[in-house]
Amino acid sequence: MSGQALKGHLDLLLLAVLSDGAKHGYLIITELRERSDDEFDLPEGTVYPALHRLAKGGYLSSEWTVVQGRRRRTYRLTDKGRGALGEHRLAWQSFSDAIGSVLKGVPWPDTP
Amino acid sequence: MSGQALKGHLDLLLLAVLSDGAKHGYLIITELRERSDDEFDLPEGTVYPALHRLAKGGYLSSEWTVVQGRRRRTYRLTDKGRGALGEHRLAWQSFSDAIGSVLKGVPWPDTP
DNA sequence: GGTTGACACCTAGGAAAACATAGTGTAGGT
DNA sequence: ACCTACACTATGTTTTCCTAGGTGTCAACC
Repeated sequence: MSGQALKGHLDLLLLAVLSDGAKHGYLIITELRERSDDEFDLPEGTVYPALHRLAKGGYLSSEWTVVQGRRRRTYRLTDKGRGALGEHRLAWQSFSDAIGSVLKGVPWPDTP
Repeated sequence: MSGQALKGHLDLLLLAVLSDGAKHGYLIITELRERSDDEFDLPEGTVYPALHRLAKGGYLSSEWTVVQGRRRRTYRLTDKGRGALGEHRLAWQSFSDAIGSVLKGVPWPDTP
């Protein structure tokens, strides 16, 4: 799964993971990996800039905390972010359905 | 659906549309639009370069024809292209399922 | 006491894809 | 004469994701 695997749907994933409570970046990465059954094992260089971008856009709020000597930046969905999550999700459904429509009728190698 | 929505899945779509026979670029565009129920209304500047890229990579073969005074470049899946179609399709399924897994448990605004 | 590994963050830069834009030319209708 | 649909090409821009580094804490092990 190398190469750019996400292709524009990263925001959806990040917003989705944050929908059930505030989390810090590193935790977001591990949770994304677990919830996707290792399909999304994202490098930090992908996730951190994306979080910054979302925060800058007003979709997330962030605050610093220190837990056992380690500083963490904790992100939380804003109202705008929650709205965007819904929109992204609808867009994903349309997109996904459309791919399904195009793929429909394309035969698999073996199946008769 | 503005912004770049396709992001890496364009190849899958093009290969899929070509799976039932050779077609020229313009027809591919219209067929993609119809088969996706207007979801994928791709500009020429997106499709043509992608076709060239796929042809250059050996996934498609192309030949010029002239139909009623208009020259057409007709594309056809190669064996490599057909193989790639299968791979892209599997990758899409994994990807799509993984998104579904992450999205699972994220509540919709209204539904209880 | 030093090293390793998990934790936790950051940024600069590059590659590539998708798109915007503009151009070339034919055919057919009004 | 003009416009629309057809059909392809070339060039530039933007955005996104990733690579590849760097900083620092803590716990465990040797």
